Amino acid sequence: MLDDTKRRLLNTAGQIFADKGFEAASIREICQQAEANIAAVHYHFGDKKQLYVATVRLAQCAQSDEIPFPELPADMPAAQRLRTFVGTMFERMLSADRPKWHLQLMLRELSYPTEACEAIVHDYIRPMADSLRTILAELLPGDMPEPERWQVGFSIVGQVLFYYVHQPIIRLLIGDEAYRNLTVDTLADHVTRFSLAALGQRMPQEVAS
Amino acid sequence: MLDDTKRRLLNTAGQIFADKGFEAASIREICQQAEANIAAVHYHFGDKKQLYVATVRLAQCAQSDEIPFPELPADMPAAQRLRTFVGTMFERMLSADRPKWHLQLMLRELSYPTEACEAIVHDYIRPMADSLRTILAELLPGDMPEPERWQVGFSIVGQVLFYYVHQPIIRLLIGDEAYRNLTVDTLADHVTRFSLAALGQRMPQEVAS
Amino acid sequence: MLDDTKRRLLNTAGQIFADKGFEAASIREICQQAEANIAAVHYHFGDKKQLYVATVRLAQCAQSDEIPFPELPADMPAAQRLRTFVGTMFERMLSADRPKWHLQLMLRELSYPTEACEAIVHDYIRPMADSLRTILAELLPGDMPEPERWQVGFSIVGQVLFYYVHQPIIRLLIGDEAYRNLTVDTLADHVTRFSLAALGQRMPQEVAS
Amino acid sequence: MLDDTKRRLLNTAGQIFADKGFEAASIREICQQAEANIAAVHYHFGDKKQLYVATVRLAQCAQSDEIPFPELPADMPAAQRLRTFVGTMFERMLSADRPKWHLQLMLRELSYPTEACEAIVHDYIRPMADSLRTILAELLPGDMPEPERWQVGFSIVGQVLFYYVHQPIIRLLIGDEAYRNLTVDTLADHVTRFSLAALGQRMPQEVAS
DNA sequence: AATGAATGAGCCTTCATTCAT
DNA sequence: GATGAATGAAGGCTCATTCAT
Repeated sequence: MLDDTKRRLLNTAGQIFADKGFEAASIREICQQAEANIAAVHYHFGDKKQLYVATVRLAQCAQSDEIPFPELPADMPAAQRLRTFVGTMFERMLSADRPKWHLQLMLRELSYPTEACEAIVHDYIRPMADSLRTILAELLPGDMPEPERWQVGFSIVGQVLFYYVHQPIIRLLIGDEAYRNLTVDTLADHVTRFSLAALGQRMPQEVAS
Repeated sequence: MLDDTKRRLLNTAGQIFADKGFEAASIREICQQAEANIAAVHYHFGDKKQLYVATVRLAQCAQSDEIPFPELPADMPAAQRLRTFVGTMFERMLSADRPKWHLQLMLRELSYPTEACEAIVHDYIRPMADSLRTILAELLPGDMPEPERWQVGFSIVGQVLFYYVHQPIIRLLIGDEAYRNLTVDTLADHVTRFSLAALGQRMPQEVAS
Repeated sequence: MLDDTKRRLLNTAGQIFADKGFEAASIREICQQAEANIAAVHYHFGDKKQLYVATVRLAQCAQSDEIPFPELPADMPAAQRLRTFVGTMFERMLSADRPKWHLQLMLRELSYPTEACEAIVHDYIRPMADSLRTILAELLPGDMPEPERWQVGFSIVGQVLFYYVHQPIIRLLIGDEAYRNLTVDTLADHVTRFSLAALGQRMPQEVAS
Repeated sequence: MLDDTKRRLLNTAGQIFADKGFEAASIREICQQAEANIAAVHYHFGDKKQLYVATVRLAQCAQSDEIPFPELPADMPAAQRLRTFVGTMFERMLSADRPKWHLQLMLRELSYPTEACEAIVHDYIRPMADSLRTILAELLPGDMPEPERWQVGFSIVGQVLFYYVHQPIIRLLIGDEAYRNLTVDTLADHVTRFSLAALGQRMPQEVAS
């Protein structure tokens, strides 16, 4: 019962924060849509800011829980692990059957960071980065200096995120119909193939769906 | 004299809008910082929204004017033209000797578009896209279907924009010192080499500065 | 305690609205005079307009409650009932021992109607009109057509209202001293006698107080 | 040319003032509708208030000029002169073929007087009152005291004004169709006949239209 | 534990007005 | 003689927050 209000508040707030940003969202609107009292936010969270941080934390947890990063067994070829990695990212970003605000809110935080950003980087981004770097360790020459290794990682992740962050542009550029044809697999295949080729590797045949 | 207020207002507003977004920016703050009267905004622009649109338009024009896209002569090898293209993008993004808010505001608009977005895409993005696609036409097999050509373009642009949009993450991941070492040329070289390799091309030696 | 603010707000607002009209009255002034917070108006009433409507409604209720129309028994001579009717109207208009803004506001609304007008006509004017028409039914020939019956009613009511609506002119025309001599009874007697004479009736002697 | 702006300003302002009242009317709106500069009002009239006074004065003059009070020859029977007097009042009030704001503004001023009111009473009302009192002098017993003479006058004028001031109520009470049937002549006949009867006089046959 | 009442600061906007040209 | 630019005060309203219960 009691938790219910709090959870409803969190979900509604998350959605609205993700949609409009921190400043443009209003506690009134959140409470109204969550069918909670105006004072409930301050009672449960103390503050608008603290409510915001809570939603970010929730988004972060849910994001990790619902589409957990698949185990990438060490004996799987690196190329295939990269494909899985990229595919999971797209899955998280574009899969429509979950509340979209989780990732939306996190990416907003990553572009225009508040104090909640560091936690995300530490708990969510850093593990992903490590995972990617482990994969790349097998694909890159051993003597490549650190900064360049990072840049290769950024080149891969940058390709993926572009499809999320700049959805509006893409839609306007290629048209709505073409946009709808972009499936998770198509995109994951493209990015993986592109990146592997850049690293002098071939796309593993059996993965290409 | 007279135009001065309007221009001061535009520049200050642009800066603040770029920094905080439309909602979080307040007319009061803008006017105060621009040393203008509160009513001046409504006199010159009619509206907070219209002021915002005006700043976006200004950003867009200034952006194009100050670092114009270099002529890319048809007889220049495509690989080199790509390097120039990527270099110009990084230049526009990271060069410190101009007001930073121009691009900042445009990219904010592109991530969280309002009505001003379409104009940007039409006047600014579309020409860049055309330019890139012309270059790619020489680097890609002639029978590659349209959607894939777009994806290659997105893969290149995505790499570049990542360094701007997700600056905060990069800083947190690699540390401030390493971040400072990332120069325009380093990055442009990397992205170009990565992309050319992905397309089965070599980096033109004489271009790497 | 709690209701107190709302009531204080209503009374103060009513007074000021009656005095200056809707547009010229300012929420700030109302709140200041009612010793309430500016936001209280929007909390309790939602809107300046809605506050206005609420005051009109209050005026209307209070007006009817405090000086209720006297029972006019069917066996009382029509002439005497007319005298009572006219007397009550004057009483309501000129009696000084109640908040004057009730009628003032209603008449303002009736001269320059907003959306609140219809309610007044329905709940306040119409019953009075019916009452008067019942009286006239006995004083007028049975075959007099409807429009003319209305006009007779308007002739009576018009005489009464003139003393309220055009107080300023009357004062200027006859002087302040003569104005002060106009009592409720004097006026009611005159209007009743004038109207009865117009209808070929005599003033009932025993009524003239 | 020059006068043109001033005149346009006066007419537009008069219309708007009459419609909304002094406070609710805005200089901006007036200037815009009069196609004049915002500063024109202050240039030509100095002040919003002074502009208002000017419109009132204009209304007053125009009102007298356009439907001048007919000469009431001393040898015309008093009853007929009364009919003419009442008819002229109705004419001025209801005749549709002239700018309606003249009377509208004056009556607004008379109900809710500002400083412009006294002038109206002095220049416009007082002569009318004198005219009416001259007529009544012949119809009333010579020994009737002053206050009562005034009251008879008010009874007549009150009947007439009721149809103007409380148009909205009348419309709501008797319906739009019945309202449209109320012509100047019908009303003037009724009021005159009613009042004459009240004074023990007959309606002059040849006047009843 | 939870909420309706109340607060004051701030929002964007519009006002009548003045100034410099 | 006439006007576009600029001003400060005030407008209605919404904000996040706190209080008293």
